[in-house]
Amino acid sequence: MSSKFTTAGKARAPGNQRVTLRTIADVTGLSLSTVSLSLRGGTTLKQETRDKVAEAAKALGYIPDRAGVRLRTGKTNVIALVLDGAEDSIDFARQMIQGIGHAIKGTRYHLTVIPEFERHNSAETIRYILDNRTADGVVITHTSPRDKRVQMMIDADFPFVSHGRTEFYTPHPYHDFHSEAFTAMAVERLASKGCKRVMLVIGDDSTTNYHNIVTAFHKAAARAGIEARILEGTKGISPADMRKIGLDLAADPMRPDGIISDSEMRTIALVGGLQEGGLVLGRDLQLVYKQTSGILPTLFPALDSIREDVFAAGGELTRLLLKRIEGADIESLQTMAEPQPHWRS
Amino acid sequence: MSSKFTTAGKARAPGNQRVTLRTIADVTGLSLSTVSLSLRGGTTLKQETRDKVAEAAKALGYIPDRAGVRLRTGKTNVIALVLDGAEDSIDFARQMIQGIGHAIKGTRYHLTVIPEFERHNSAETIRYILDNRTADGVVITHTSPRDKRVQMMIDADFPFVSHGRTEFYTPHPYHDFHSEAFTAMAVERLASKGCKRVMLVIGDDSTTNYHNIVTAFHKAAARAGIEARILEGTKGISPADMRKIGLDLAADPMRPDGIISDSEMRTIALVGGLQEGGLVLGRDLQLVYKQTSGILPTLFPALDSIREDVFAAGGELTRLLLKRIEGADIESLQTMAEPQPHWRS
DNA sequence: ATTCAGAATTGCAACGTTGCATAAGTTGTG
DNA sequence: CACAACTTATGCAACGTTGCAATTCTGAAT
Repeated sequence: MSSKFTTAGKARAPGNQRVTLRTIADVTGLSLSTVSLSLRGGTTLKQETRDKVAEAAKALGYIPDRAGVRLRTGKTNVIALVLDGAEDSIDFARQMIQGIGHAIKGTRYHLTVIPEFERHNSAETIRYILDNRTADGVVITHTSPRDKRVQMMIDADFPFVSHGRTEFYTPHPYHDFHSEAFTAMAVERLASKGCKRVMLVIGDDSTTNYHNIVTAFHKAAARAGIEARILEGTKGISPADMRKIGLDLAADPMRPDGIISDSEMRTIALVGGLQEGGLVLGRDLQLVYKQTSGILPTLFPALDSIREDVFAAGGELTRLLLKRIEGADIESLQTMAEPQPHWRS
Repeated sequence: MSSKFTTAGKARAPGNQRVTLRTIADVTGLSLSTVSLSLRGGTTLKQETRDKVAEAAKALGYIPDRAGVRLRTGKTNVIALVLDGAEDSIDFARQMIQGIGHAIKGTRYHLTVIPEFERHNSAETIRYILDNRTADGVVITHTSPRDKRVQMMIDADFPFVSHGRTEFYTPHPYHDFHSEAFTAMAVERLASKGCKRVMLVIGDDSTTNYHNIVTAFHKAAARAGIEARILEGTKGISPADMRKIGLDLAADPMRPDGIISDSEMRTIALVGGLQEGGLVLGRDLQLVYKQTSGILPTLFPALDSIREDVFAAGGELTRLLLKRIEGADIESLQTMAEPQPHWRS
């Protein structure tokens, strides 16, 4: 069990120089090149040599210098997450980051996060990443049908993966929540509860997601034979205004008997208003919402929801991206996440 | 207005090599060293030379190579955020990241985020950062009185800043929410509303924050002449159980007439239970909670709260850390954030 | 013209790594 | 014993940057 390289025990003793390939070369009596080659799994080396190097590296606690590798190879071993400022989906950022973090655990990759403060700057952000060689690949979220960022990275042939599909002709890696399935499920659920007039509450009309949901909504409503209505103008609406809408709805005799909400933030505000208006959800009005955080189930334990697992999405996006960086075939890097219904009662 | 270096117009034209110091040297006819020196503001250079270099660099769109700089100087130009997995404070991660992101905007720093999945691994995380030279400095949150991570970084003389104070003898940079002021404000508010029996609902007892609040709570209650009680055992409690507690309290004739809650997640669950139990907050029971996200004010517009601005905290932590990295005197790098009360009606 | 001080610029080495071309070492063959 | 044909190991250059020691230039004083 004991190592041949006894100095190694105190590998990180104070005053010690950093352990580099040079150190290992000196200790083993091999050349720098050999050590480097060996550590990278050079098959032309004698097994004995490889073992010797591996042992010394381990004993000395060798960790490849990122700057050295990066300078020489151009590989940053970093992936970048462009963090959208949207707050619709509560806890989205944290879960996404955790998901990515979990997926890169044990790899040589680090995660750098680039917050986006204003959506219209998105091109700038990508340009920065491209110009500065910040990362080997990028994860973007809240993708739109003809997303500028996607276009830029396709043009630059730069590895990326989007959370959300696009309408570009050139294929690219993506992972997306199956919004159409979500919508169909929600409509069917409401229909099965006897709803006749269903309203869809949906926000950011710039995302692909929006279009998918709206289309699927009309289709599903027609199929179920119920009246479909969309609450317009909720893009960037304040919670207070959303609450007001709920309050007004509660007082409206012509109000819908079923609601589908795809944003947690808006759901909270809307339900707040509805309840303040005296409605009892599940009795006076049915509602299905898209759930991503643990908060809403706590808050509204009796409400139906359909879950999107953002943590899992982060993991999947990362796996796709890493494969893309390694040069995998793009057609194989497009996956969907199935909605998970949680019906109450 | 037009540049002397007309080739520069298409700086990023396809096929062009990356612009390095060498490129600028060739274009200006100066030596590599001179260009490097000039760009770093070498004062021994003729003004004319400096202008020439600056102009060329700009025209060519020169961006220093991070790997080159890092290899040569050891500076990573990265700061790392260790992201605690706690969910008590809704939207904490996102706001913290945005705050840091905003503060490093325009600097050469990048932000890498290292999610922590289990609190007891915190030493490993820090060791990793130290061993891998991941960053020039670290931001940690959810600090405890004798935080292992703090101890490690002090020992290694590694730049860091903590969100939260510690009890170490050796001073270190921190920025902290003034929990004592928060608690005192909350108690006084409840007292002024006529409360006689106040209960404190508080979670993670490993943080310094916890101790500060508990101590301040007893002190403030004594001063106000009211009965103080602490709800024990809520560390890591599930929202469902917390809700149950609220429900039970509602039915308890001996229940407190005022509640202070320092966690948004627990506030939501607790209030849910209290309301389900038929209580009307503000009438049957007073409550003050610590607010960090925009969600609770939407949800409970009538409830008193005291706000901690996490975005601002992220910014402040970053400023302190950067100063620390630049070698500022530590005593000057300890700041507090004042609570912002939002009393309703 | 020569010397000299100071101003301005430059060459060199190094940071840690990898890829390629080359050099040794080893066996087998005629 | 020479030579081919492997197998195994190494030297060198380069990635882009910076710090230092050394060089060249300038102009004034002798």
